[in-house]
Amino acid sequence: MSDLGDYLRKQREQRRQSDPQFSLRKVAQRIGVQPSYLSKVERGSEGSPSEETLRRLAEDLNEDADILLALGGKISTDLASIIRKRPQLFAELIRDLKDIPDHAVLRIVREVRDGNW
Amino acid sequence: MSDLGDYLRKQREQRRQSDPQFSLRKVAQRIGVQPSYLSKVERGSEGSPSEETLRRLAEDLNEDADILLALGGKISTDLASIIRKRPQLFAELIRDLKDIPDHAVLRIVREVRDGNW
DNA sequence: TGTACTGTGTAGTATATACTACACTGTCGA
DNA sequence: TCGACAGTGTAGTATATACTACACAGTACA
Repeated sequence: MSDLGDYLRKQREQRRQSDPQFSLRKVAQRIGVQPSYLSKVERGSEGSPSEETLRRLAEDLNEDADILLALGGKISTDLASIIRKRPQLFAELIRDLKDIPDHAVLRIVREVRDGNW
Repeated sequence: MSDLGDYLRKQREQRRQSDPQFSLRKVAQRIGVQPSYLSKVERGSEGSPSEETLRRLAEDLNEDADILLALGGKISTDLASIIRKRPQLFAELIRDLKDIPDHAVLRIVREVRDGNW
């Protein structure tokens, strides 16, 4: 029932196949939480961890922090703060992009990056 | 010290000049909070109200909800949920747009809206 | 067969969030 | 001068968030 939990467990188990340092307990210790807590998170019987904890998890599992945060129902505070600085502008843009397919959004990203503005 | 509070008080006082229904107590009653609470919010001696309350305030004061939410340190849940559906894509885009001037972002908005994709 | 792991269950906790309840003081028109 | 407003101060509270602490049972290997 927990997207985040399922995802985390899958990724950890996968890494574990080639490296025993990816047991639940070892990961928990490295990221600084109790094993019982991580266990519950992976099984979805706990709310989402904090942004800080999700970031440490992402780093340890070599995953994208934005994805883990999204699965945990959060948005990176750096993104949030960019949006909050120009709320109307970004609100408009994001709502307009809601149903635009990935490839079209990517084209925008590329053009912005190329500085065609 | 509170951007939100200052802004709210200013807008309310302004409306009040032409309409006595915009006393702090009247507004508080319409949006369903205690006057003492709204008083504290306006003076910044309280954390930000909930999204729901900010939306009711925005409607009552005829203000943009996204702006009030931003001043209150929040982001509309509908925006957040759009972003969470494609976290990497939007993360990339938003970070790239961080230092792009308003007019350039607006050009993107317009092009998206015109369907040039 | 014991000791070194594994994951999990239960209970409790500190801090933050988002308020309420109520009393108090000041102003202003009739 | 009093009744109806105005705004504010103090104290308390329910719920959520993000965990900890510790005990427990199962597996594996030496």
